[in-house]
Amino acid sequence: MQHVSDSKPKLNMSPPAADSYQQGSIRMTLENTDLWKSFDKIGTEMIITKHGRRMFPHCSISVSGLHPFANYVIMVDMVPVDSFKYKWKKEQWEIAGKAEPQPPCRTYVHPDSPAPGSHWMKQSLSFLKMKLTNNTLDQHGHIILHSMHRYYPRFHITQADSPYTVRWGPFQTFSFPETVFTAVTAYQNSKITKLKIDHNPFAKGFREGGTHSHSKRCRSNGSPAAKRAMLERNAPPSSPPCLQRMPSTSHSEHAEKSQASTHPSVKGGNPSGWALEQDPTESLHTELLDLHENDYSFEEQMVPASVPYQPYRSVDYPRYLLPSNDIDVAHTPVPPPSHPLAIPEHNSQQHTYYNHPYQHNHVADWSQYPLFSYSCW
DNA sequence: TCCTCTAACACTTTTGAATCGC
DNA sequence: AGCGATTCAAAAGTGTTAGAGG
Repeated sequence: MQHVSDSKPKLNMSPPAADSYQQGSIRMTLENTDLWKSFDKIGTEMIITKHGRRMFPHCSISVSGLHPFANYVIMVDMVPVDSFKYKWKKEQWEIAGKAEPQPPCRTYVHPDSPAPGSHWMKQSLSFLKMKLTNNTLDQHGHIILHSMHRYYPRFHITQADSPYTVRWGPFQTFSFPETVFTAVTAYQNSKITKLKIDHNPFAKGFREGGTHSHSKRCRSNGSPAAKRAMLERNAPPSSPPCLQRMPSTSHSEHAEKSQASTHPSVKGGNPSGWALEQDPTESLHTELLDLHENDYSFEEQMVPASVPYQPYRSVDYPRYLLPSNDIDVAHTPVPPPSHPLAIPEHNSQQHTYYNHPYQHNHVADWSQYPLFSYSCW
């Protein structure tokens, strides 16, 4: 748990009046960044199944800068990284054509929502129970994704006394470059399999390798990816799971590479294109050690939004606002672009905006990803 | 032939009810 | 009676695999 409240701008240190917690004071930090980065280096893959599969690594965040006594709702949705469909060919991801039409966009609301800011800030928030599915008819509220497409989770915080009052509230949105993943129905990259088995306790039943069922079912005509994974697991023990702080490139490099990732040429194991190009045969451990020199504090990535977050003013900000032109445009946060991670102007992954498409000028951008077509908690 | 998806599998971890002792 | 600790079975979740289907 990383508390960052000390480092936030010391604005309005007067008593907790209405505007004490104002613009840009909300800060979100991704937990398990080391793990995320180690997966991102290879090219994170997330299994999606008909009945829903949890993410691994799972989304876990910490938040600071909230008003302790105001209620907030925190939620996450998945956003396509680009408009391509991918395929795994010859040990690397390649573009396989245009993306399929977006499935129904769903939002996972953190089960603690709504809760006061003090609750959200006292410990990290886990979205462990969020599940991903490829079943467009899913009735369980899982996040629906297309396989072989790339997505990233997007976190939203808004003041609301109940999940039902969220719709018209001001949002702050956060995303993290290292959380981009490719949705798959079966693992393609054996490095991902190995990394997951090293970190995921549920996979221990398979890592032993010598179980009766495995020895019975091990056959030479399995899928290529499966055979690769099996060979690697039976190989001599490699480097231990790398749990030290993972290195990464600077944030500006991340931003540059996120731009590059939108280009249709994808080479190397990481479909996000953010990682440095490296020999795919090089061991993961080596890759991590090589990059450790560029270690940095992730907090530095979080740049306060350029647009003010609407402060805690329950009277001034009645809920259930109807679409109207009365909104003060000068104080109305702008909507995010369709792909926030590709923003080149500044390195912030934080956005502030109103969820209602009528309240800003970029209806097309935002309405592409409705936040509340479905919620679960 | 290749690629993608699904269900079944064996195993571990988590969860929650039941029991026990203080 | 109430509380906390322990035990144990069921449920949940995992990656791998074979086979079906496009």
